[in-house]
Amino acid sequence: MDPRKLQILGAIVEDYVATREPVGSKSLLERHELGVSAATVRNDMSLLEEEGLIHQPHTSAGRVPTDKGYRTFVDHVARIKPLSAPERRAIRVLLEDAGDVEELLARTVRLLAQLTQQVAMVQYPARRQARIRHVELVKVADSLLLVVLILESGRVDQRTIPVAAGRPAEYYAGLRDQLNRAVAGREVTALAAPLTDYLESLPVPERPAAAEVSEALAALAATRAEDRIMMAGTANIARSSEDFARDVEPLLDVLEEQLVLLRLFTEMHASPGAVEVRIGSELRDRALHQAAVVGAGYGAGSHLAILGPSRMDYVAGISTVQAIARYISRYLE
Amino acid sequence: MDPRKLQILGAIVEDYVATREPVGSKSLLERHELGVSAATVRNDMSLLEEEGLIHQPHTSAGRVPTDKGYRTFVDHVARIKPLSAPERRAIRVLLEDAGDVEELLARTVRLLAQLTQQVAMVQYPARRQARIRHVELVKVADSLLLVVLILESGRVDQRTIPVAAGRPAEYYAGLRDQLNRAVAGREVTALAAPLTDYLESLPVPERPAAAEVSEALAALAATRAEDRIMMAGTANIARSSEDFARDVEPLLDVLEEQLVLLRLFTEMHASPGAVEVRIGSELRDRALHQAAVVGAGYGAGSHLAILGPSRMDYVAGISTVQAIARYISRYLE
DNA sequence: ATTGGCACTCAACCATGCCAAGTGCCAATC
DNA sequence: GATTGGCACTTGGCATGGTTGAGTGCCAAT
Repeated sequence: MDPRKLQILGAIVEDYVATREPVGSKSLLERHELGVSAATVRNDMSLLEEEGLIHQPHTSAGRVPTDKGYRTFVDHVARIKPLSAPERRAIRVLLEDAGDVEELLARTVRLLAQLTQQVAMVQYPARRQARIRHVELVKVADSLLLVVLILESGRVDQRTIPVAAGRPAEYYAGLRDQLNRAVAGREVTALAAPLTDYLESLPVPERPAAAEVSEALAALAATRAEDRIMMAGTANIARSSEDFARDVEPLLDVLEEQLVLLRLFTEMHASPGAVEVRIGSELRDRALHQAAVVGAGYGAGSHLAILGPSRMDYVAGISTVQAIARYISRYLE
Repeated sequence: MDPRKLQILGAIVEDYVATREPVGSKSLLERHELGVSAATVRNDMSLLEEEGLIHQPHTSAGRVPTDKGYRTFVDHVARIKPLSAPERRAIRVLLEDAGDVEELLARTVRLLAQLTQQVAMVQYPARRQARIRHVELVKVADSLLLVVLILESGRVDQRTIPVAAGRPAEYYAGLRDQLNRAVAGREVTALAAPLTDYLESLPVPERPAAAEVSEALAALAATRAEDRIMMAGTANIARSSEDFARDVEPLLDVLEEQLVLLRLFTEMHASPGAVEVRIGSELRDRALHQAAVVGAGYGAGSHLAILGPSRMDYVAGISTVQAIARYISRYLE
């Protein structure tokens, strides 16, 4: 495709993102050194419109990039630019004294929101192959049992399950010790065999009760925490000016629901640092029609992303998302 | 105060909440059987305005309740009305099969948002006097230790702390056993004595290392989880029509920050089921100038609340908040 | 292929006039 | 003394209409 047309497309995108107003041939020349006249720009604009990359809101108005236009911009025009020194410093400071993984994610998502001025989201880190450190059973009420699973990676998962009433606390203490002997040190993904072995080692009448708990344990081990999302910067939606914030409502609904976002994440590449951009209709959701998502994988198959109006600063967004994803991935090693 | 004036105030509030437009004497008569003429209503309105309960946006406009007007309405006019049968059923169904406390809160806050069509918030339940069930130490990296505290109530708290490098995993296994012997079964609020006893029982050279961990444990036991808030229905802010949603931004900021909300909760009565209403300037926050909060205590000193425009349906809000706070309190027994 | 010029289009803006809804006040009435 | 009907007055909102400026498409000239 004609490099000048790409250059003009880039200029249009840039101006439109900055001014939020349809950009015409004249004003384009005022801001960019294109080396050609307004008439030439008009001709090229005409062609870009034929190709569906830009669009005219009404006859005598300037041009606005279409989703396809943004896509072409992202794919063929945008170049990643390195973060500024203060930005890199902010990231480093952030990572230095984060204690908890939870704490680390909370800070990351807030930083990402602040740097990009968009809504930021971070998926909980996927559990790598991890061994079980300890299993704890807590009788919370007569027929309620809390099962706690502690992994060597430092993750703690818990679940409350209903159990048959009437068993003494000592019963669960014993069961806990037996379960620990059976599964401690095992991979979370390979619990089936040791658990059945353990059950079969019991006298038949004791099996159903132990099975109740060991099933819960297996389910807990299979839980995918990456089904949760941490979010920050929702207020930035409002900042994004009218047309995008027009119907904030469905947008906030989507953010609260998280379902759409999770589907989105599962559709994305998982390789750490690989940035992926989804624009407007590519998001396949009515409420996200005017939105765009810039996402990247991090750690072992988890994702983080920013969400903003399709009219967003893709260059800055992509650069920041990529940088943060890489830093976090390295840190999680 | 003249009962008819209160009645008129009530009618104004009701109409304004319903129509979102300043209400005049004539239109008031169309909707309410007041038994007097428009002129009389006008005279009373004049008096209500003198008292600062209602306000005229401009000379030839209808009247709008002031914060003080809402306050008087809430204190002297509004009557709690029992929830409808479907609403009560929804609450009961909700509580029946909630496993986790976390899960219970998540459902509660969502239900509250849905029933009232406002933003709903629930503070994490305060820890009653609770005994320690188990302490687990997990060496996550060479100089990082995860401390997990499991209470008999079923609560699980965790924290990662930096420790001196170079200690083998077995060291922490031994330390864990000793700590468990020292604190298991103790009240979380009374850990100081057993921990110092334990430290003093050690040979002097071993003390500093053990102190590192036992300090973290004490800090963890002192953590107040009620410093976290669960939220739902942020999208309802947008639904609340323009004037309130006008500057959604500072509002969303407040919601995300949570600090203002926590301060608010600490200022509120703690007795379960006691509803408290804060209107506009009473919230003492610039961003919440046009907002109102209906809150109630639940459980042991925790709170839940809804937040909406000061022009909200207080009767429904108060009734729902009170009902849910009571149900939850009873359930948590 | 590019450019300057020109006629045309159209949203945004402003001034104007009108209308509906609302008020305050006053004299009459219960 | 409280209530009421009537009336003159106020004012934001809306519809109307003219003007302006930014922008386009097209065409002939370079």
